[in-house]
Order: sequence, then C-alpha cells, then structure tokens
Amino acid sequence: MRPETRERVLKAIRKLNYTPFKAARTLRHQRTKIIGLLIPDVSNLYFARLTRGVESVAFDRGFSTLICDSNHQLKRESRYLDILLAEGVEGVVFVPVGEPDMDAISRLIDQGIRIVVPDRRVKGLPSIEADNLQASLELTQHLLALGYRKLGYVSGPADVSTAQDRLEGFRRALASAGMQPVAVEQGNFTYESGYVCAQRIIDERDVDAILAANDLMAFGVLRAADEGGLSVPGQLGVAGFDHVPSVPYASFGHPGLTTVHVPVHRMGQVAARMVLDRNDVSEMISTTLIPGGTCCGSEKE
Amino acid sequence: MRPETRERVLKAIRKLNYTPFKAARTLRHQRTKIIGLLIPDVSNLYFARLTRGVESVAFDRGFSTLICDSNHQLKRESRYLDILLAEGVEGVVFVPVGEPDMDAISRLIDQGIRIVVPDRRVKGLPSIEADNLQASLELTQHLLALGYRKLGYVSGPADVSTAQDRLEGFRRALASAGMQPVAVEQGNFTYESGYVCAQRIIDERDVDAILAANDLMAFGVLRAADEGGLSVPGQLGVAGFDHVPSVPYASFGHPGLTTVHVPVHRMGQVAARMVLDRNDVSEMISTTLIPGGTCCGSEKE
DNA sequence: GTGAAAGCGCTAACAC
DNA sequence: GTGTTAGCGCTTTCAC
Repeated sequence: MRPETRERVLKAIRKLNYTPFKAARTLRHQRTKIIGLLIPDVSNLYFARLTRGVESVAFDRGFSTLICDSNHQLKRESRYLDILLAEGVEGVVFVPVGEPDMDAISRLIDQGIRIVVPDRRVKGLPSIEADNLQASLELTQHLLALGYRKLGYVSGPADVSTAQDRLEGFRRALASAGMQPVAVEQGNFTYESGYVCAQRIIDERDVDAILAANDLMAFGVLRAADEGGLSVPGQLGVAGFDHVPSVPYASFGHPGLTTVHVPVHRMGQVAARMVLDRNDVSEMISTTLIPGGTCCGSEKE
Repeated sequence: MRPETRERVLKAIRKLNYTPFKAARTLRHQRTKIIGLLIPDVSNLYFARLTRGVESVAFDRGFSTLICDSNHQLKRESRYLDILLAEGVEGVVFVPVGEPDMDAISRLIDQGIRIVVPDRRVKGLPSIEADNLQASLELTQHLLALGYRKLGYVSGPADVSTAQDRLEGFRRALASAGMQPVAVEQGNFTYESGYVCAQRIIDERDVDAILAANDLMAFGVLRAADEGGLSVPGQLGVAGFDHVPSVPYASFGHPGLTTVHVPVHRMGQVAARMVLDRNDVSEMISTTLIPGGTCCGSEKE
C-alpha cells in the first residue's frame, strides 16, 4: 500500500492504542498458539529446568506457555488435562505423577492435541527419555570398581518408569557381578524419603555404599550418614542421579557425591519441538532416547 | 429444565465429545481468565518457588497461568509484556530484570491490566516485598554479635531494589556500630559472581566474614573460602540471604551458613491475590511488606 | 421451557 | 488498492 496510507494507519493505531485481541484471532484461525506444560512440581529444580527448556522453544516459535502444576496429585492432574483441552492448547508437554488418567488423555488426543512425555514412559504416548537403565548400570559398576561391595539402594516410586529403570540398572549391574543388593528401600524422590530410607538401611543392614534414584534423596542419604557418624565417601559411598539440584552449590559442598547428569533442559526443548513440529504422530518411534547420562558431565545448553 | 432433557443433552455432549472452546467464550465475555507471570529465570529456585505460589492461587480461582521467562534480558522482557497484552491477560505478576520498559507497562495499565511486582520496587507499581533492609541489618548485627569485625560484602545488581536494600541494611548496621565495610564487591546474584567477588575480597583485603546478598552467591563465597584454605565459620564467617536454594540440601551440607528466610512462595501467592482481587488499584499502599526474614526459620505454606 | 438471532474482534474472500 | 461482508463458537436477550 501507499506509504502515506500506511503511516496514517500506524498513527491511528498508536493514538487509539489499539491492541489486537488474540481471542478473536484465535476464534477465527482456530489456533491458540498456546502450548501446555503439566508437571508435578515447578519448585523442584528438575522440573524447573525442564520448564525453561519448554518455554524457550515455545517463545522462539511464537507460542505462549501455560504452566500447570499438578502438585503430585492425580486428581489435580486430570483436572488440568481438561483445562488444557478447554484452553485449546495445541500441544502438551506432560510429566505425569504416576499412572495418568487415560480418559482425559484421549479426550485431548481426539481433538488432535499432541501430548509428549519427557522423562517418563506412558504407553501410547511419545516420550523423551534419558537412558536411565544403562546409566544406572554404569553408575553401579563405577561404585563396584571403586571397591564398594555391600550396596544399598533407595528407589523412586514404583509406578514411575524412570525410577523402575534406574533400579533395574542397579540390579543388573550387581547381577552380572554375581552379587545381590544388600537392601532396597522405596522412597518417593523427596529429600525426606531419602533420609528416612537411608536411616533404615544404615540401622538394619551392613552396607558400604548407598545409591539413590535421584540427587534429592541422595542428599537425604548424606544427612543420615552424617547423623550416623559415617564419613563419606570413606565409610559410606553415596551416589545420586540427575545432577541437577546439586549444581553448582552442593556439588561443591559434596565433591564425593557421584551422580549421573540428566540433560533435563534439553529434554524440555526436545519435547516442545516434538509437540510443535507435530512430529509424525504416534505411529513412529514412540520413545526418543537421549543418551544423556554421563557422570559429572556439564550440560550444554 | 426437565431431567430427561438434561440427560439427553449430556449424552449428546459425550457422544460428540463436545468441548466448549474457550476462545469464543473469551471473545464474548471479554475475559480471558488468564494471568501472566513474567520472571527473569524459572530455573532459579527462588523464582520457581514464586511461580508455584502464583500458580496455586490462580488455579484455585479458575485462572490459567502463562509463564514468561525473560532470561534476564530487558528486550525479551519488553517483548513479553507486549505478548501478555495481546494475550489479554487480566493481570501480571512481574519481576523485572532491572529498570523495566515503562512504555510497555503503561500499554498494559491503559488496558486496565493489573501489574504487581513481588520482591522488587518499581515506581508506580504496587509491590510485595520482604523487609530486606531491616533483615539485612539484623543479619549483620548477628555476625557482629558473633565476634566478626572485618566484614566484606558481595552485593547484587545496583539497579535491583532488593539488592540495594540488603546492602543498605548491611551498611547501616556497621555504621551504628561505628564501623566501616572492609570491602564491597558487586555481583549479579549468580553463583559464579559470588565466587569471583569473594576471591577478589579474600585476595586483596583482610576480612573475617563475608556477607552475600543471596544464598547462591554465598555458595560461591564458600567455594572461594574452600579454595583459599579458609575454614568456615572458624576463619571466615559466611552469610547469605533467601534461604531458598539452600533448602534442604545445602543447609545440611553447610550448617554454618547463616541466612535470612524470605517466604517467596507466599510472596507469589500474595502477588497473585493482589492481581486477581484487583486490590483497589494503584492508589492504596503501593508496597506491601511481608515481615518474612527471620533467620533459619521454616516456611509455612 | 425452548428456539432464534445478534454480536464479541478478527480475517479471508470477494467486489469494487 | 480499498471497502464490505460473512462467520469462527459462544452467550445473552428476546420472542414464543
């Protein structure tokens, strides 16, 4: 159009301070340009970093991100799935609390809404995972190589695939060395549960190392060791998993803590891309492995 | 209506799996039922907890939360303010990076969008703050009472009110004891900057304690002390602020670290309520002080 | 208690 | 290049 007209319009826009109202455009286009992120707890550093990965990709593509915190409650999670449906989000990055509400999920799927699961496996949904089993296996072998022989384990929730895989990796490493776990206690990924489980193990069994399914629990283990008068890593080896809450403060405070780095920020980015690119729907590889997990590596972001 | 009719309708809803489309309702009502949250970095535990506070209140009131991460960049922050405007959010909880873009802000205000600033002061905007000055003053007095006499300080960015207040509290405590700071280095709230500033202070000055404007930097100080062969708290007293990244892991690892608890989760809740209740606009108390800051206290949530 | 119609703000399509 | 119109899905109003 004529530059003069253009200028006149622009001026009018400024004068009336006109702002296009997205809801109308959305109604017209049938596209919200919104992505949903549903996680158990934003204030968990692990998920906070995932959030950042998702948000950054969404921003780059002109999408807004709705953050939904299920607070580890299945009911709230289901509620949120329906909210996301009503909001008309174009996709969801979803870390379920345990076994998710498949009814709610299919309601989304039926509307063509992409759901991608980072850090967990849910049957029927594409997921992005680190190779937890292999990494856990290698971590365990590492401890064996260091000379630890009586290993205890603090696992995560039984219904979370990540926790299952890590436990399984631990078991396999021991099995192939012809050994048995001295103790396995089930925690729930919290600091407190790590502390309680470790106390129990230390009280009741004779161990020289304890592995935890994540760092948060490993810190609980460290505390229990401290209170039990066990020096780390001299009298008790301790290992964690994630390499997230420990960066950078605690890794400095406890240089002895062995852990596995899980590139969760990148997992968030990849998940968001899978959602937004509508990566050839569910039929293709429904699991994307991100090799991740090297010991004490740093995350390129 | 007749129960029979009602049933027929409900059945139809299920059969067609009808989902009301929020954009249409929004267009009709001129209400998005969305709140915006704009912060410098979600993966900073401090803001992650703030996020959780905001989200929980929004959820309870049937609002959705758009998360916007300015990544500490002013440009991106301004961009996001305009996005929030276009999204038609009904309010924004906004933690600016430094001096915010007042033009963008007035565009929002002009549309009647409430903006509330937790943890910072921005002229013309209502804010929710902890009493940083007083808390920092008391923290400093605490160190003096412990016998430390040669105090250094690692401050936060000069354009952030929170950092200014904390520094000012430190200065006043010393002044009323008739003392002077031995050194003041300006950091930027990151672990790295705490480390670097502390190194400089330790190298060049004779100090027996270093206070940092937040815990993250305090951990950097601890690392510098460690590398410099100084025992904490024997040869060097170290204090932080926030009591957030330190919970619970690091507080256990470094029981010596003195800090101030800032109830940031609650600040998020209060901010969200101020936004959603449209707390009699800007005329009333434009600053809400949450006494917060007691030493090593735990947060009731 | 039920049905019809108008209109929210935007854009795509079509006419001028 | 410019102006007009129809319709996205919902709710409100008014008529039956």
